[in-house]
Amino acid sequence: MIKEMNAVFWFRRDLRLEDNTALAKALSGTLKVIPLFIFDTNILDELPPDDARITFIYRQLEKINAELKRHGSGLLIKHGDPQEVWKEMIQQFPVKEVYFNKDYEPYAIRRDEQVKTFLAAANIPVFSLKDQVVFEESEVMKPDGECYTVFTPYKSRWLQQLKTQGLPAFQNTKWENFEKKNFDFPSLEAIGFSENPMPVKDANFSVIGNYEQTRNLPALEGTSNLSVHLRFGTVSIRDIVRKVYDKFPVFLSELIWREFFMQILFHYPRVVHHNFRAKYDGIQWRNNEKEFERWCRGETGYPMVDAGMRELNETGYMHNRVRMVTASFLCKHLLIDWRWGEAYFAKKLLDYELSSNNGNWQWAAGTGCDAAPYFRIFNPAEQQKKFDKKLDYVKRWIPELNSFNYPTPMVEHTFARQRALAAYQQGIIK
DNA sequence: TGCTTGTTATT
DNA sequence: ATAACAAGC
Repeated sequence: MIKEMNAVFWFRRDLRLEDNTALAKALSGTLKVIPLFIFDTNILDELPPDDARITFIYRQLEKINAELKRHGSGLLIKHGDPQEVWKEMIQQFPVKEVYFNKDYEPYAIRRDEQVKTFLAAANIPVFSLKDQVVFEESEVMKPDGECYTVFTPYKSRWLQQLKTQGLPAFQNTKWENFEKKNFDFPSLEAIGFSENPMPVKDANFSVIGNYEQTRNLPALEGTSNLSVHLRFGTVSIRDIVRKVYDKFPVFLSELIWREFFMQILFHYPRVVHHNFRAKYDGIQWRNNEKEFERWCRGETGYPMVDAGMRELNETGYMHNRVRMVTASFLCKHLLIDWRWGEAYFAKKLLDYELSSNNGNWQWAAGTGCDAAPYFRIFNPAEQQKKFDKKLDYVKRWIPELNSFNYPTPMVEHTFARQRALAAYQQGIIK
């Protein structure tokens, strides 16, 4: 009897069954497809056991498994180092082909290279495809062949290419081509985590009609909450771009920022640990730990900063306008290394994405590509006047705002501003 | 997606 | 007196 051969589709940060490039490709062949997810211990070992993002991933995998079961199939969950898991995989199943969507972060690139090398040695072809972005790697380049480091010309080129190349059609799921097998679905505890009930907000498209007017007002539900869904691939970027393409240019622009920072990280992986512009390497950060803790807890005495940090601590979200204000405050007012702030956001944000987090922190610090100039120092009180005039947002997160318990500002604005200007000027390497 | 300061135009 | 604007940090 001839043994039925399998293709394996490896889910990573593309946790959906519809319009999923590599999955659709796997299902379009003649092999029966086993869908696989690996809880990667290299990533998990760094996280606290109640990390809310793991709960979100777990719940999403349950949904995918339920959907697969309705079609007589099931999701295979593994837990361990991906290299070891793939050794197991090819022993347990007659794997003939492997499919996954590309991931562009430094760790993921290394991991995927190792897996590819291992599978190649076993004569198993690997298909790794673009799915996470509209344009990847070196698809949007300057006419001279260099990578764009300024957003506006990058965006023009990106738009021009979208116009000429278009988007691939929606990819439907061929359910009948999944392997008709059920697998044990481990509990969250079995992979070393516990439930964190912090809810992930649903994507909200109703806002994009007024996005330009309302996106900067943190008191409103004026943003789309898409970031977390784009992070884990619970929505398709192509689907979103199709929806907003000719109607909502400001919203589309935000999606292009995402790809801008992704290609920066891809071409300049050193930005993970270093200033994009080395001329800022001489800045003497004060790095006062007590002050850092006050910032983390939202006890700086500046309502806009404190409200943002408390929103982050309590919900795993922070409104984008407020991210800019809190980041600027840490770097400029407190002169604390942007890497400290970046690490704190990475730990707390449900939508944490290395490229965007790093790019935007370097933007705020003034050390990045196309960054805010170092002398642009947000005035937290002015930002509040502009974007939360009625104090709705700050009151929501700071119940003691008008009581004696609320601290006075930990540093006076004009003094901090002068100190920051001096530190940056001194630190610039000419 | 700043802030300050100085200059000029306008009332 | 003040708004509007340019320039430099």
